[in-house]
Amino acid sequence: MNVFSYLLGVIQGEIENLSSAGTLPAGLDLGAVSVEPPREAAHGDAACNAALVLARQARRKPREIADSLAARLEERAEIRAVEVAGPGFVNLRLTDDFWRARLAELLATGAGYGAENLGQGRPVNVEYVSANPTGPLHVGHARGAVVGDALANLLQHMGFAVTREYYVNDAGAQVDTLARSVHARYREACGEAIGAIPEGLYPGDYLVPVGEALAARDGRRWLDRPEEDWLPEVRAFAIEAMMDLVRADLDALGVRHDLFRSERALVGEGRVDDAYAALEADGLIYRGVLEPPKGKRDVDWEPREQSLFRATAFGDDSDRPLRKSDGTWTYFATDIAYHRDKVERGFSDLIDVWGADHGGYVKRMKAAVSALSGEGATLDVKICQMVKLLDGGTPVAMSKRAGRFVMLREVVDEVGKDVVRFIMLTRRNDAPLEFDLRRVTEQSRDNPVFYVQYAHARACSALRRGAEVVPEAALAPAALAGIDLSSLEDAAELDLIRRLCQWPKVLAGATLAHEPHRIAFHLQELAGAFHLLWTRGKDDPRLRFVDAERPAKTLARLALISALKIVIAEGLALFGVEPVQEMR
RNA sequence: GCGCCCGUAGCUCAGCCGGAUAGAGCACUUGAUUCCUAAUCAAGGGGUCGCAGGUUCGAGUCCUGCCGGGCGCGCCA
Repeated sequence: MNVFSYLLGVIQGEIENLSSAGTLPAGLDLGAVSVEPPREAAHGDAACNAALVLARQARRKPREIADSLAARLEERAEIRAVEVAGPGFVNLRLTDDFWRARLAELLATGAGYGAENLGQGRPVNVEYVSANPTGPLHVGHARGAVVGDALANLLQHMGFAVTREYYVNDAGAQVDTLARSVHARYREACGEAIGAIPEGLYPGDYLVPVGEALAARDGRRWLDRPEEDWLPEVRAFAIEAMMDLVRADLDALGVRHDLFRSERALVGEGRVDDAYAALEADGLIYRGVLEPPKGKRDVDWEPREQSLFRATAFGDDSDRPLRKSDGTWTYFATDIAYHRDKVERGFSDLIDVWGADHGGYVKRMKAAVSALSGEGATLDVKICQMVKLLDGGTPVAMSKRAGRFVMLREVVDEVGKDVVRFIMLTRRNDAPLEFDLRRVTEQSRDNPVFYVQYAHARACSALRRGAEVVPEAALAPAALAGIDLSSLEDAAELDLIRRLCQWPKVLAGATLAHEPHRIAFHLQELAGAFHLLWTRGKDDPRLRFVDAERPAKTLARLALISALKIVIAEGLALFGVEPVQEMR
């Protein structure tokens, strides 16, 4: 049960009762009424704003409405106390039995607790990573990869039919540069002295084995031939090799995609022409000349008449060109075709996860999706801000000019995929992220991965100890769901139960807002409440989880621990992180 | 010059669809270890929510204008 949804239903029912009784006018719009856990514990278990948001419609003072509502709610068995507070909040306190019943419910449900069919099988397309196939992934890519993957997991968990996609930009000038770079390494592998890698080509060592592999496959046949002869072959070979690298990197991070969509294939299949024709048919393409960007010095600018997409009709700041002067498509044109492809495959909910450097591209892509779907599809773009890599507080030098990026693989090898994944989700996607290689492996309170994992490990430890006192079969969550929980009466125990019961609300909120980081924060709160309780057991033996003298109480406490373990494990699973059983 | 994102405690950051006395960790001070992992926990001080207006019962949250930082601005992707 989502306690807050349940209470909202109860309150809506009581408001309707008040309307029927004539206390309130009929036909009130209850859309703005909400029930939430209050920030202040002193305000009870749940707070409702109904009286405040209905006051205007009902032409009544908030406190009057609140008093009427409170009088009705007091009659309900599961509600221990109702108070009207502040400007007209209705604060509810639920009975301990109510909370204990929710704990039993959690245990009976097990791993799926909080999973609600919000999506009703609605298809959602999540596109993430989509790094150019010109080299291995670096740490910046990791953030988008993890955010996209976790978001996809979350949506899937909540009943959406998710497809995970990677757009392979294998059609532009960059892959031609890649091909030339590989050709240089190929000549090197064939025994030619190539000296320094020429300016403008990719100098990375990772292309050496690609050149060697090409030489091994094709021998010397591409050596003394003009570029136009070898470029397509070498390019195809190189792209395949780069995508193998990328897939290996993603695999190391535990990130997977359902579909890799090739830009080159999209062009080859004529899908870009189709998209262009469709926009043209809707009168959204015209010949025109763009204004040069103001204030940006650009000596090469010359006015040029070209085909423009009327993006301004859909909220963009400028109309956008679709063809380069050499007649080939712009990146935007092929991306329009790709998004049209998604819509035609039945998706009307599109999510793209991009790096911060693409922020200026959001409006035009949203405009394009509106245009090509007849306003029927929506695009949500999650922009991931920079990852600032530190080592013990000092920045790790990452110079784009020198081509010195820290590779995703190096970081995963050093701290492990679970640490990378969790840390990447401890910030909102649109806030910059500090990633300190030293700190994230420390075993201390300020390392959130450790803190949450330690809570899980402690829970496992107590359950192992518990099995020495009571039969192991009795510790299965389904069995614990049926026991007497009435000995859970300490404030810290009930506080932990309440926080566990917020899980369905957290999941639903994170899903609808497309914000997986909320889960990371909730897991840290749960871990905190649990560590507190654990330490209280040091002072007060009655709160110890395992007590051989009192098997019944032990069972009740282990039920609480088992529920915590279920929720933490579930949250970590959504993040693609393995919960640890022990830390030694 | 224009667009997007950000600005909350000394530092790193939460803050849900506009709700009550703005929260957490770190750092600092003090305290807790026979006993389920003290790898933890408790207490204390610390704020003009960048600035100024506006909207309303109520603004960190919405609107406008400034200030500061990041990203980007036709034939790169």
